[in-house]
Amino acid sequence: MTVNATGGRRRPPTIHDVAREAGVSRGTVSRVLNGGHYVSPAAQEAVNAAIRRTGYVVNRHARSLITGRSDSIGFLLTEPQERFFEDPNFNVLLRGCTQALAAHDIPLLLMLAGTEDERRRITRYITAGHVDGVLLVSSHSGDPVAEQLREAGVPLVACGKPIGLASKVSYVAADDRDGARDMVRHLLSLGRRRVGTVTGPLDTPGGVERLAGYKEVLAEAGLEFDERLVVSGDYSRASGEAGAERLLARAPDVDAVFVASDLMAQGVLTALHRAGRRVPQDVAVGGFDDSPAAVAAGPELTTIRQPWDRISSEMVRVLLAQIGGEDPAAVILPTELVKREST
Amino acid sequence: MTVNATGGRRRPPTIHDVAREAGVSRGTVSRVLNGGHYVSPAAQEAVNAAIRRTGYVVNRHARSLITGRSDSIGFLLTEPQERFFEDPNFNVLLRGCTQALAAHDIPLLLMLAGTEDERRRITRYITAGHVDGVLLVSSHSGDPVAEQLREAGVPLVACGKPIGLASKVSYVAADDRDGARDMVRHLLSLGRRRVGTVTGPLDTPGGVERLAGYKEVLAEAGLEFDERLVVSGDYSRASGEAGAERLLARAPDVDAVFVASDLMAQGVLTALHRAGRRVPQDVAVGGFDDSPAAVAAGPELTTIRQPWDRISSEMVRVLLAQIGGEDPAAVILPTELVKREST
DNA sequence: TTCTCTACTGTGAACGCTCACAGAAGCGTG
DNA sequence: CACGCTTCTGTGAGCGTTCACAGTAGAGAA
Repeated sequence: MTVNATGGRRRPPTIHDVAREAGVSRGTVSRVLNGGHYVSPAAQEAVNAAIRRTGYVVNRHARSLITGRSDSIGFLLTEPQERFFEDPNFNVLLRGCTQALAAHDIPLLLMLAGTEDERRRITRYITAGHVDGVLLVSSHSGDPVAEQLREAGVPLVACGKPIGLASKVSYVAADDRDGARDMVRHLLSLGRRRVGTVTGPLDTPGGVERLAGYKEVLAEAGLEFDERLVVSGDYSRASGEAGAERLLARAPDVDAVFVASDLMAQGVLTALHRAGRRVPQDVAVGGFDDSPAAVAAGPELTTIRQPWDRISSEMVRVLLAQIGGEDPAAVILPTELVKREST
Repeated sequence: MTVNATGGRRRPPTIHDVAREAGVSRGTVSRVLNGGHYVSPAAQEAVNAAIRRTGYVVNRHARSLITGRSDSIGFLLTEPQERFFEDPNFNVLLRGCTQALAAHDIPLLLMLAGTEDERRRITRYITAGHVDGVLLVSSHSGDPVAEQLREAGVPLVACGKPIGLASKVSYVAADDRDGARDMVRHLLSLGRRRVGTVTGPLDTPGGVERLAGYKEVLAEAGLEFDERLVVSGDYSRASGEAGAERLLARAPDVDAVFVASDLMAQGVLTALHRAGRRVPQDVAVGGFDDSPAAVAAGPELTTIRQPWDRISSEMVRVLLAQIGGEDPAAVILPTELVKREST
């Protein structure tokens, strides 16, 4: 009682204290703590009451020591960090994963590994078994971290298809190609025939797949592929602006643009505005992501909504399943066309 | 060797294995691990070699079980989450803290507690001793979490001055009042005399202090305080836009606005543009934060730079000191005026 | 009755580490 | 030579939990 004198905390109650308080053995308390199988209703109730009275909370370190599990999950971001700051999707994803895990009472360890040095340290930390699994967010493919973790046998779920090792690593992704098809079909349905595109980086699955969808629909509509209508960006607003300028210079008759991200689409709007083109009258613009940027812009963006809430919850579900011993799995989720003012 | 058959990991080496490999006892290995005091150079070297050979990594659960420390730190965000997404400062702060802690090899647990329910769960989790200390980010004052954690004796450092319990809780903050003074003096030095302000929420230290600095400089310049020139926002872009409209309605002769955040300043620029006022010719606009938003806007914003890199490293320093037994401390860091196009 | 089966409970023995303590070795000092 | 001091090393004990196992009691079947 007086141990608290120096402002330190009182020694927290242990499973022993609870057992004594409830008049049962450690084992019974432990069984109650872990699901309550093979425990009589009377004991169950006595233990629960004792837990309430003592304010007992299980010591996770002791538990982890013996189970070998840490009961925590890592959220690993191997992007260069500017991207993280600029892209609102990461935030949505992070929040979704935190919430999905909170439902299982599992804390999320955020790990930022932007530099090579940090990546090494964190890989070591993870492979040492300090998290049970990893949610990996890294849109670039040539990422060695995924491969290293896979080799070390760490349960892993990637966000987006990891180009190199899609068959070996679990992932959850939106159906980029189908989303792109929807958008381009929509633009064609408005009567546009000179549809350009600003792609994402072509070493990312999103960049590749969305471009593929674009090409497919043009072919399907019998339109000839014109490479002057294709420019690439890096998902940043600035690259969208630059891309649109290049597009206008190379194909001045462009009457619609499918932009592979909303952020880039904002840049495209800026460039079109400066060039005196009206949106959507002269040029229709379609984005991708349905990020907050989509409605912040001048004319609100028609865009493709990625189901980020479902992506995050699916990532967590697949990861927990994998930790539980199931095989890696791939989950592809449908996208949705959101029509607004820019088309 | 063949334990690996099912894809599981080989049993990782323990301190025992290292001891055997190095030809010393557990105790000696442990001493090397914890600073190497009272260890002969020969033993030191033998142990280090054995660690390299075996790939040994200390089992933190076992260590924590006995030391009572968890060797990890929580980054607790009690904001409603939209704020987190909208405000780039949080990202900078988060990154800075992660890096500062990485230097000590301490992982950061990100905890989002937007709802009352989540706050309860996380408070319980923290007070159960699963982190050694907490970096608290919550600009609103009436936050019960800080008080609860303080009472539980959890080392705690707040970002920004916690209004209610500044004397009891460590905090690190930029000198908001002085920054506001600098900005308003700058506006006056340009010859402006009808200087309005869009404040932050007045239940946040930033909101209060920046307004106080504004008032001080007006008084110091012998200008009468005109409450029509003062409107409040909530740091969001939308509230800046609305604030500027109210300001223009109530005081059409306004010739400068000190806006308590860059994000709100963006809204102010939008509203001024719509009202046909030129920036800076008709109305000079000063922001606060030097966030990416400052340079993204039409005319680049003159703003007050908060030293976020130093704020995060100081927060970590103060927290680690407090965990080490030192008393709570307050750190106030200077701000810097950044002149750009909007003034 | 006796035997088996199920439902439940208690008891060591770990898990991998740190800590306190005891002891050894080396060295200078009285 | 005995003594103390410092530096170094090994050894049990124990942190709080889970797990495997042994054991008890009661119900139903032979």
